[in-house]
Amino acid sequence: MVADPLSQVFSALADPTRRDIVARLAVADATVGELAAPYDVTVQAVSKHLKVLEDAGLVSRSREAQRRPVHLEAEVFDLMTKWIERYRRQAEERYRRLDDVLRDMPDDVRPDNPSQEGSPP
Amino acid sequence: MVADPLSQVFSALADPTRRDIVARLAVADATVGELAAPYDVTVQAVSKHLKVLEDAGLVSRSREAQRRPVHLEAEVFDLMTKWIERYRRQAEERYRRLDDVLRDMPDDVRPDNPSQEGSPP
DNA sequence: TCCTTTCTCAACCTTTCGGTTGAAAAGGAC
DNA sequence: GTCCTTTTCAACCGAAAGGTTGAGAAAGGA
Repeated sequence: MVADPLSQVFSALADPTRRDIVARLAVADATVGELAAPYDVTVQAVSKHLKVLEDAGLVSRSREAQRRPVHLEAEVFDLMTKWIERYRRQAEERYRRLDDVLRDMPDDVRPDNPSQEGSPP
Repeated sequence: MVADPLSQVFSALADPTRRDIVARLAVADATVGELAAPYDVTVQAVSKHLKVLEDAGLVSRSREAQRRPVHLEAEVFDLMTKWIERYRRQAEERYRRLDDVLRDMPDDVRPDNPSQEGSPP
């Protein structure tokens, strides 16, 4: 149960119900009961979902009499976006370099390009 | 096995081995054997991981004799970043509005603010 | 042709996940 | 105090995840 933070966040958001909970918490804080209402599952199941989100650092819970208002902690999103952007940029950089190489390459050594196959008549 | 695209991408990246595979594919395409080499698991296990990544649209596999070079498809990242940014922005917008309300509120109706408690002597 | 390499498929096993029910903890309200 | 509400904890269940081994498909080279 001591998974790395990135795995926790990704797997927390892999569940559609939990993503929906996050979406609703982006609009306003809510209690467990309020959050559970729209779904066709027990309050206990939603309480478990909230524990997963809390362990991932995506939400925090305070206290207000018996109620436990849930609050979205949006900062954790940065963890993911940083990871994603890093590899997206890296992959794009690769394409850029590949384009450069192909452009600078003399025709007689350039590998076949499907989009050029069937030379014009 | 017919999960929605967003769930598939998030859960594909919830596994550290699969994230590592994506990281390495951002540098260069690779065969299944090459990808499996650094890990302490069988090639079959890595082949399964690649199937998960492929089903999520994160990689594609071509053919080259017996080898099946794997290629990163970085466009799918946009799906996630769009989802994340939407709710991050929404949450930030909420804070902005809350700040406005508190600023425009007369002191005698403004709710207690912990950071203001213990009025200066 | 037979052999080797590379990879996937199939069956199985163990652990985790998302759900249930039932009981108990934590706070008001009366 | 006794209720009632809200939430969590504990035990259980079925399905899916991630791993294994063993067999088979696909392609090239001897």
